Amino acid sequence: MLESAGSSTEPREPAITRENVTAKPIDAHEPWMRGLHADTGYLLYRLGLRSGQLFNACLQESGLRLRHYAVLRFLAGTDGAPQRELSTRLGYDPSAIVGLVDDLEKLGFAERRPSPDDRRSRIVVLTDSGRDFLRDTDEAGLRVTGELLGPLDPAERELLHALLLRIAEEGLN
Amino acid sequence: MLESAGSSTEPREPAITRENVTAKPIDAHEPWMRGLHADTGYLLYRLGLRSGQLFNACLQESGLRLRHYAVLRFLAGTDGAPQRELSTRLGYDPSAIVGLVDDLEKLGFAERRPSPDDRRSRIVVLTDSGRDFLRDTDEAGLRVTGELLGPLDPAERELLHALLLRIAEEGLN
DNA sequence: AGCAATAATTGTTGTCGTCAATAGTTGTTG
DNA sequence: CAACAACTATTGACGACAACAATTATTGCT
Repeated sequence: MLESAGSSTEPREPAITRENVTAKPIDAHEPWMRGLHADTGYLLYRLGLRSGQLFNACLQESGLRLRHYAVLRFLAGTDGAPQRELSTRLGYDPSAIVGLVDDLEKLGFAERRPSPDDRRSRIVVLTDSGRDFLRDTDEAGLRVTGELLGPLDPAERELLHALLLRIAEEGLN
Repeated sequence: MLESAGSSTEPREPAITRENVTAKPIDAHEPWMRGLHADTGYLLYRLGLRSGQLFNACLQESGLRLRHYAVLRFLAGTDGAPQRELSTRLGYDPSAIVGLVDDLEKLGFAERRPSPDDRRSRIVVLTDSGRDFLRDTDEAGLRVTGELLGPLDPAERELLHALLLRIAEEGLN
């Protein structure tokens, strides 16, 4: 577990199990459904929540949470970034980054290195161990995604991914 | 203390203005981007977050948050539901519903009525004022959605909406 | 009548997000 | 070149919130 500075014992499992995340099916013809999901934005919000829950459920056995994962994912594409960049790019508060990197460092997934240019900034790099972890959890991620995208066939999934990506390109964090 | 993630969700008076939510555009060709958004599930999560932020930014001037909105939206389709149903259907803890309905009642958007069948359950109904509010904010919602879905043309938006709806039908709270 | 189950509610606790403050470092400018 | 402004990482404090447990009132069962 990781509890960085908190140095505590039990992180108190968030009780997000597959069972209570996966809820009862929905009939789109019920009136309340029409009311709820009328708007694409709101729909996106709800589904994002659900996706996050599923992801977290997968991650929690490794003691990490989505934010850690986000940092790792980011690092995987940059080979080394100062914390400041993590903050702005991922949209987390600088003080949040500190704890996240602490945790990752404690698990050996990342490490801080002094910047050659600027002595106040510290560059976070992904370790081999971190890269392994990332590859392993990618499978879990795909499993989750498969679960989430259940009713869609491969072509539709591809389409959805493309659409979402287009939206994301337009200013995400 | 374990992190503390940034520029994000929905505290009472968040510094979530349209300005700092809408951030710098993203180039999908940058390597970190490929790392970050490789998975549809994760992508969905990030976009859901963003959508929630935008929604909250719109709602905050009325003193409500996304959860309140979800309750109102649900009520709009049911004309009266016991709090227990709100809890299970929306996926919120029963104790959370209490506060939410308290707020809505205080603003005159909803009210509790005794259930004729069961004296321990209280039925929450949308008031006319609440219905008005809902209609007003719907416009704002559409505006947000439009902003969010910027790069998509109408046909693509329709397509996205349909896809998301299909996913949502498959078990969403 | 007695007892398990349920609805709403309160209280508690741990976690999170935000802001303010600090220390060390850099760049700038008078 | 010395003073000052800006910036990086970090810590600490505070308010808000979500998850759980416990309480009260009511119902259904046997």
